[in-house]
Amino acid sequence: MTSPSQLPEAQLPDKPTVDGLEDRWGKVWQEQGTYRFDRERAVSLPRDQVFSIDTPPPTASGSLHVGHVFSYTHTDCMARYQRMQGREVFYPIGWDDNGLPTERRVQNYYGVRGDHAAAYDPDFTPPLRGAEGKSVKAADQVPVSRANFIPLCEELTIQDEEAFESLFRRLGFSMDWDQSYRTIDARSRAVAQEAFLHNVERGEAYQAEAPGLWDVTFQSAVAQAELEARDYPGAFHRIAFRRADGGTVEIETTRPELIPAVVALIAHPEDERYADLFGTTVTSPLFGVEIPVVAHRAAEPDKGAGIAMCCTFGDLTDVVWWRELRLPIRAVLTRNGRLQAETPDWIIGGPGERLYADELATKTVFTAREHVVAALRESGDLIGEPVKTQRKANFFEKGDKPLEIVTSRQWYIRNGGRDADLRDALVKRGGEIAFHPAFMRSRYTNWVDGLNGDWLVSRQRFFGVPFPVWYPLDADGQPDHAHPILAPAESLPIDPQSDMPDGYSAEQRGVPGGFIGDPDVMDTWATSSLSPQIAAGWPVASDPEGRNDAQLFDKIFPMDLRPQAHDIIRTWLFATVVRSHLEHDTVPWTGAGISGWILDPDRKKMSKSKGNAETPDGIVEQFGADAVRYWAASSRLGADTAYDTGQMKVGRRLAMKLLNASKFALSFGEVRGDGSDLTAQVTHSLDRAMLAALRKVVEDATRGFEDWDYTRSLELTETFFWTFCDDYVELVKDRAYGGQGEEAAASARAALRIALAVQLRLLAPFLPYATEEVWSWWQEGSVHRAPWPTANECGTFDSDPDILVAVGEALAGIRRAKSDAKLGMRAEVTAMTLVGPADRIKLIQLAEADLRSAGKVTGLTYADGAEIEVRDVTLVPPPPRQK
RNA sequence: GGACGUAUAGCUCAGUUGGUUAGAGCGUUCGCUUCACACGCGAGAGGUCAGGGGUUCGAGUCCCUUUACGUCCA
Repeated sequence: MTSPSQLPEAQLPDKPTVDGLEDRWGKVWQEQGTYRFDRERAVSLPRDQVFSIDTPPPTASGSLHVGHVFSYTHTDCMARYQRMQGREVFYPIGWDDNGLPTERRVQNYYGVRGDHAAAYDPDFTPPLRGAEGKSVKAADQVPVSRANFIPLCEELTIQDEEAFESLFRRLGFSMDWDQSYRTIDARSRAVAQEAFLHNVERGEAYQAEAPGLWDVTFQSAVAQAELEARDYPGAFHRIAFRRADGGTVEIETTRPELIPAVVALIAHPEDERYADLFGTTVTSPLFGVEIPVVAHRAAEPDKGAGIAMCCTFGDLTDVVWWRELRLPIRAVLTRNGRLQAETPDWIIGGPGERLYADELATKTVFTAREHVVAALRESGDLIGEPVKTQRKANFFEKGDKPLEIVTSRQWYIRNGGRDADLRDALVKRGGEIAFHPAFMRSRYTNWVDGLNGDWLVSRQRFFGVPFPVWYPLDADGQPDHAHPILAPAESLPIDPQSDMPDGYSAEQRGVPGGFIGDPDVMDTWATSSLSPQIAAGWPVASDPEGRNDAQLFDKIFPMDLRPQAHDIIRTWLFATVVRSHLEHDTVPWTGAGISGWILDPDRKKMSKSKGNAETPDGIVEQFGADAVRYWAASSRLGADTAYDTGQMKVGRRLAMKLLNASKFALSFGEVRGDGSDLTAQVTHSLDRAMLAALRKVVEDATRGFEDWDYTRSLELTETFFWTFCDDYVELVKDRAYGGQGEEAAASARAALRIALAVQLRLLAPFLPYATEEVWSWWQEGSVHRAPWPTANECGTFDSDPDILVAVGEALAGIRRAKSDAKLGMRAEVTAMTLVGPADRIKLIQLAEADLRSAGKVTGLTYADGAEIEVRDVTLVPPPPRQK
């Protein structure tokens, strides 16, 4: 920093404005690499002098949500503070571009749909480009091969990510853009695949053929973490099964279409109504299939008839019964949500054979239900009419049809859902992370404790990281899943659909005795749970982009801060803890800063799908980046916050005030020296009192940041700043102009500069643009690289901050008198009595000349009293102003 | 049903280990072209701290309980 003594006259604009600062300073920061991460410095510093942040990579598919602006601002404020504290800040950003959101956006943007059955077309051009806004109906989407689909995903994500980067830069987020990554890039794929191979080798990843939740729209398996229970309309149908003795037993079901899949009737073991039926068999209506009646404690006696039909599979309870009672599988539902085309074996030859073949085969669940109900009505097995009801059904969080349960082969990673020891270990890991706010830890613990299965990581989708696995084909061309062929780590990333396993030739793909690639891709969290490893240089065998950096990884991992919102604690945060625990036997980060949600004015969560989300571009345009940041930074971690443009206006006003007040404080003429030279010139009691008060603000604001309570820092600084403007600056104005002689003027000018330089740095994390603008008027370099202010910069005077408080009270009394008289502040006070306790009066007298000039007081007497009070005021209205 | 959180001025929120008369901003009312700022300045009005009980010399704050709302999990 160049000494201000060489730049005595600040370069001040005529009419400062906050508009346009984003363009000007954004460019400078980019050109000068203001926020560049210095890798060499980081590895040479002790660990506590490095601050590393694992920003969860956002999905760039679609327009950015204000919620992102919100939590990213929180992170940025903390990053900026750490940087000013001299710590080397590792603050990368990535894009989570693989996965369903991108696929869906590509479908709508280009009017295509990925189809495993479609053939590759080398000359393919998509039917649309940029069908923004409206979604293209599934029926109008052109089916294309995976090989044609993926390049469109690549193309569009890159385009989207550029738009996002521009917005993030505009908001002043101080990431190092040179550290950016994409979860679909070669390094990310290699990291995801290698970590997965390690999981397989250690037995933490396995495949299993099991009934699982399935989305028929997306045609993919769905994990527990992606479930959402929603109300769904249905109807109870009372249906008669025939007993062996010729009588009937009636059950109630919302899914009569699954009667062909019934495997048992189940009642509670203590339900006396059915005690005599346990151990007997009944036959199903329409189909005449003989099934057992069995007891299980999960049957609910007060629900419906108290006896339920168990089908394979209608819901998760069916799966429990099927597993625990060792019932057979009679599946009729297929992966596309329709009943299977072939008539099932157990129905062939029975009374329902024709019904199935003619009315149910290939029908959707909905149609099949209508046909079954019609048949039941005709046969007399439907008792009464169906009764409408609302039931809770499991949905894929991104889907709009209830999930079905189908049996499929999937990959899983152990997450404690089936292993108490692992679960306990992961709960313990949660205890090693400092959650901010701390109560957010219970979300983590609750989730881990409530897991009921391992993490399903395979998805039957397109745009994702493939499993680095092939399977040998036997003589019949059937894959041998028990003996997967794992890709060598040195070869990653690979795509088993186009790459070949060692020892096989291309011609052997898909033929008996040959091999086949695993067709699935990983769950997007299977990659994004590795963001610390991807970003921080975790060395992988193949090092596809040359971004291995073992030295750096050792230095900054576990990282210091994981910022995110509370809704993804159970998913993203937990998945990341799982991977780090399994791979490194440690937590991925030592701190988690959990932001709340943005609520709309009706206190509902803002989301794009509900159509109530504001676009960040619009609000930045309207209020300015500093103003939007101010709104976000006014909310504490963990607090859900209303979207409030009022608060943005306040932020804009603060930024504006900062420009104007700074211009004024710097405008009083020459100031000599800097640092301690400057402090030495501060001789006046009032100036010393102001700096003593500021000293306390510095201490408290610093503590706020150290406690992750940036909001408190902002509030303290802001409050001081307004007092500084309204009282202090008003009081010293005349003196700074020279009204009380040169030494008194120098004291005020020096104090103003010191206070300004300190306050600008205190505000820099929140208002990066306005503070940088002002800093540039008389300082060199960026305020964002200037050291965080220390208490001692405010001088070490033995001065009473109460002087400013007491004089402020006296000034307020004078103002009140003028206001009560409905006069302007220019009115002269020809006589007044200042009443107060002797010790307060004494303090005020130390700055009496300043009080007189600020209050235009020409006649002043003192009197003793309990409170500071202005009495017996004689006012002279100001003369009309001469132009 | 379980877990967590929230409840303070018309609105949005502070309120630290319990300690004078509960604060701020917005909004509102009144006034002011004051040589940085009208995107401004000054002043005022506005509160049964959700209800009830308890601990204490003293409770917005600690304990119990009820209610309402939110989120997550069953």
